[in-house]
Amino acid sequence: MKTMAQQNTALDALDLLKTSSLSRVVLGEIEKMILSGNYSPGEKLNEKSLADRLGVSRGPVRDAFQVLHTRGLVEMIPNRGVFVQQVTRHDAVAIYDVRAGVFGTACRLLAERITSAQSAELNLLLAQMDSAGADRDLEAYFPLNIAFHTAIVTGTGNAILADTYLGLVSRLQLFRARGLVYGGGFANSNIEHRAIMAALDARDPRAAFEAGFAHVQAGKARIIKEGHSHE
Amino acid sequence: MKTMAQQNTALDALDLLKTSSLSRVVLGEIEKMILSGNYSPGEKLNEKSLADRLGVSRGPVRDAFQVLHTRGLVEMIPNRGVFVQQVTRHDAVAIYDVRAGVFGTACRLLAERITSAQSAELNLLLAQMDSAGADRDLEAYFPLNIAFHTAIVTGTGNAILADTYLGLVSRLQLFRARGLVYGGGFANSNIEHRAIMAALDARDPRAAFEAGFAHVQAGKARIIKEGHSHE
DNA sequence: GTTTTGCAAACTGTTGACAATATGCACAAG
DNA sequence: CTTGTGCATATTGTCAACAGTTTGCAAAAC
Repeated sequence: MKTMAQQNTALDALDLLKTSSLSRVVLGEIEKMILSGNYSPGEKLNEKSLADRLGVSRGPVRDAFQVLHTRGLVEMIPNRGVFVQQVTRHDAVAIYDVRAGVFGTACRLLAERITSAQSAELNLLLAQMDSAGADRDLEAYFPLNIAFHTAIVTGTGNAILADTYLGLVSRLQLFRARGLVYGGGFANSNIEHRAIMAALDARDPRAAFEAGFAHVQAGKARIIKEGHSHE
Repeated sequence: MKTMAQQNTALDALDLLKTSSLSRVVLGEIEKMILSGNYSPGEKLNEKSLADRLGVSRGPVRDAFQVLHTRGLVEMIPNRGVFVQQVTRHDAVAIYDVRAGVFGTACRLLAERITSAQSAELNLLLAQMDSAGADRDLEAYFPLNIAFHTAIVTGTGNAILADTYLGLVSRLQLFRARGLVYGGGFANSNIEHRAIMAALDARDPRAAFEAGFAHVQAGKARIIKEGHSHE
């Protein structure tokens, strides 16, 4: 943990030189806190407290708030302050619908230009997910699943597509039943992944879109179902 | 011009109460300047000049810059300043690809829930566009075209989808050959619109997606072609 | 006992000032 | 004449203080 922190310090130093401005560092720090669940949805973020905690002035914190608001992670109420955005089930469904279209598009684009190296990378991830699934090892499955999706959207070479997709995913992370989102039915998930992979390897854009779109829609259906069952 | 300024003052006052914070007003003002072409791509935005020009301090201007950067309208270089984002043809193509997926998704969602009132509204816009097209009246066609697309994405009731789409469109507006983007081939455009409309009225989600997707892709193909012809 | 009014504390919004960095020009060295 | 160095200027990044608004509590009125 210590060594990782030191590594991060070194990386942060480089990052600080590249993007400069405390604001960016502060932004990343606050974003990390929000997405890792340090703050609950609806909780207020106090400017001064955060500034003191991060050892900076209120200025950079306010800058970060503006960005987080634009990204939909916090809500800003005039003269009241900023609050961690609450994502209702209804909101989550809306996000899933957009995400389905964007992810499907990513699959479609990647199918047109996929390299053998990319294919190999994705197939490796699939194998690892199968292994984690067989062991019922959710801790291992989770990051692999994210890596698979991220590899597809970044693999398109379309940075705007990737940013759009990742922005939607981070919003989704605010959804209250955080564990539930990916919790159930991850056995089916990898079957869908394989369908995507098949379309990608076949270089079939239309099939790739359908597979990617259906995969996200299946995730959406899952949270709707889970929600109704115990709420 | 004077009277319009006074009207805006009244509106701005209300807006200022609703969203408070000079930052929001300043943001809107700067965004308007950029999108209306007051600044050329790559041009530098000086903090102090803008602040003086808008009669505020540098703080709100900096806030606005952060938001504009997140929205992809400006580029921020550390200790150098902010510049109007340059959108190359390559970038524009990338945006079009994402936009196609998002707009197609909007059509798909709207097809599932379209009301007769919405259908009537869209059909009216189509008729007006036909009329403008027959008169070769680009000035009239332009806003109608935007209204048609906007009505579709907002008609879905999915605010995140609408925001995502509109964000992509505003980025596209930075594309240098501003006039060219919509200039040529708007005769075909309305034919494609009718195809979308038919799918919407038929409540056929899949066909609606395809029609919406194809429409944007056709726009993309147009700028690629026009680009190569004289560059 | 309940509701309303008024005050005090806390917080946000804005501003102006200070420190650090980059830019451009003049001048000197080769 | 060209290239490199150093200083003056301008601009950005950061901070601390001031002004305005909201919130919560307490006291008074009903």
